[in-house]
Amino acid sequence: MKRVGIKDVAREAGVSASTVSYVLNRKASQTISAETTARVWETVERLHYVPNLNARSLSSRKTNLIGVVIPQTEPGKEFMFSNPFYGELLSAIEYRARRSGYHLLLSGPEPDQSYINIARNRGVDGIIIVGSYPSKSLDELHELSVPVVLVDTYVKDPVFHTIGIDDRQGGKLATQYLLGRGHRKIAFVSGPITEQGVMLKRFLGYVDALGEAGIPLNEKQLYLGTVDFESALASVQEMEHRGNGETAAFAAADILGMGLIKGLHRMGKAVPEAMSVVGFDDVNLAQMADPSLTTIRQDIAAKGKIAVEIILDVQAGEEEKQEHILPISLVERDSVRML
Amino acid sequence: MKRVGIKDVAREAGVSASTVSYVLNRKASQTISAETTARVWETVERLHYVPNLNARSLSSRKTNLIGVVIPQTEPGKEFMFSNPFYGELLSAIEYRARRSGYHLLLSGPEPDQSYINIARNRGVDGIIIVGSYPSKSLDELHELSVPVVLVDTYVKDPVFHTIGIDDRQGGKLATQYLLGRGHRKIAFVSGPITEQGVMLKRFLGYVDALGEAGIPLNEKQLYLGTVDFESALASVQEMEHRGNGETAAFAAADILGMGLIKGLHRMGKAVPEAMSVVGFDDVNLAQMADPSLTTIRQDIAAKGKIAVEIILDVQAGEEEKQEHILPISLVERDSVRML
DNA sequence: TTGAAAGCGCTAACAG
DNA sequence: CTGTTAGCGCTTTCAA
Repeated sequence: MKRVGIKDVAREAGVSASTVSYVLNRKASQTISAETTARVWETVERLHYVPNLNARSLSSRKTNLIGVVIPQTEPGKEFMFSNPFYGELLSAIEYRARRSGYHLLLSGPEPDQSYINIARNRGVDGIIIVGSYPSKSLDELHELSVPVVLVDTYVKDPVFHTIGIDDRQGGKLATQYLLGRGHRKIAFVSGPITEQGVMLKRFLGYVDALGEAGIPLNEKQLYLGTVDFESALASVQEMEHRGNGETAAFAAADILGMGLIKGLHRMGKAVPEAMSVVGFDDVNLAQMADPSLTTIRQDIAAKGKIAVEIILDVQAGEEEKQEHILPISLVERDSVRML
Repeated sequence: MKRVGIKDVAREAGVSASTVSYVLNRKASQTISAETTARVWETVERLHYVPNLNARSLSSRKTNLIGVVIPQTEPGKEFMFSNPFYGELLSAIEYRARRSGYHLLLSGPEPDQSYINIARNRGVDGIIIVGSYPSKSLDELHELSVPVVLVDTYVKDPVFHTIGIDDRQGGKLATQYLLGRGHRKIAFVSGPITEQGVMLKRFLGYVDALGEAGIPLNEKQLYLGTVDFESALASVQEMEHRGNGETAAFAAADILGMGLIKGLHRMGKAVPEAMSVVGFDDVNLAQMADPSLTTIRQDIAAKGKIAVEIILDVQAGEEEKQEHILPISLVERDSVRML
């Protein structure tokens, strides 16, 4: 029952603790005789020795831990995954990390005590931050000496690594597609637009497309809520209320697109007959919708994978700051009709 | 840039390191003068001291870390959340844990090296295991001295805590509901049925209801795949192929129900007109479906919350093994029609 | 090629 | 009420 430690192994194998440590960590600089090595390994196996990573990190200052911060849709809301995008991203991160012997320390952002502490506290080897946050809290991360990877945010920073997509182009693509199908009154449905967030860019893409088509931006056609299903449901009510007569909507996240479809349906309006909808992200859900959702596809799995790999690169000694812009594309499904 | 440690605080405050430690951890047994306490706190703030939790756990043998193991739908598949149920559960766990100062160590099950190691390695204070696993790998956990909470599995064990629902009753409820609506040929669509898993119980509930209604179980009406959307899509094909003429289906997970709806729709068959569907879990998705899914509701958030609280209880000295069976109910929506 | 010894940063008896 | 003294389990110079 008592935990077996490196000393137990050492005693059993008739060597010193440091020798055991050496064979366990096999460095180029240290050489141990084949015979000793074999004997130590044999003992390790026999005793089912598992190193205590806490102790290890204490002395080696390396934890094999990656901190992941996922945003909450709304402050105080307990549900981290109201947008399935995060679940998919987290999966990808976990998978890649595990394959390299890293574990994930998961945390929602703490409202009061900023998440920098989880990093300092636990001494993670890297941090992946998803979404955009007040840049003040990001500033604190500068004091840290671990790599920070920002996913889906537009903060400009000389040291933080970033991964994203061309959200503006995506927004444009989506809107142009609708325009190309003859739609002129196009609603824009999104979560809050913040300075560094992706929603702003997607919105600008929408504006770009409209502008190029010579259509003036109608402020009344903007529906800004939160990024979750219920919010989109409410947007449908609001549309009805405002009575702009939109024939299409660009939902800046698939989950919002889902909400629109459902909300419209409840009012007896079918998609795409009564209104066309284009989403954004291509989460799994998009194919499940009925009608399935035409959307801007991004490679979520790649995002997660690269985030982890950046951290591994830095651990391996790479110095350079990395900036990745992943490709996007429009996938046509059944939620848009030709006007 | 250099990390400030407890000694720095001690020196600055003109006290010893242990005194600092005492004020930081304020135990009932230890008393420190108000004046010293104030001075130490002031110094802590001024120096932005953040304790190193690694070091702390090393000496206190408490990590404030909870290990969470989430199953993968299919071995080798990288996507942990093909079933949104897990995302919702994880959210709830994280939320509850954070509120008590615990962090989550997330891990998919390692195929080779069993997940017991992540526990031993990192010295987590408790482990939450979701889903059912070969009981051999669970056995290893007995060697651990930390509390283990099993969620959604039917292994009988004298020490592991468990949280679940009455899956059999749920299966029966769902099937009876269909029966009550005049359906006689009812398909059962689920993931793999394993000895300790929830699917078996849900299946037995289905069998119970059929039996009580005097309807013989038709093996041809069983569609067993994996618990994900694609699998349900395939089940629809298979139904068509087998030609049993089912008028309803009990999907043992909402995500499967979603797949059925979509698959049927693709064949030009509408739900509930051509076929009725009842799901299980009442994940968020169930309301998003079109038609929205009639399903067996369980309180996912409560499951996660209780899982964490069991661990907290044990930490607080509670000895007793806990077994929780949470209530379920049927929620009527739009995916079933009266025959 | 190996071992002794000095920590990593913190906690926890035990004295005083 | 506070400081001294040992560690927690491991890594890593430095010598041998």
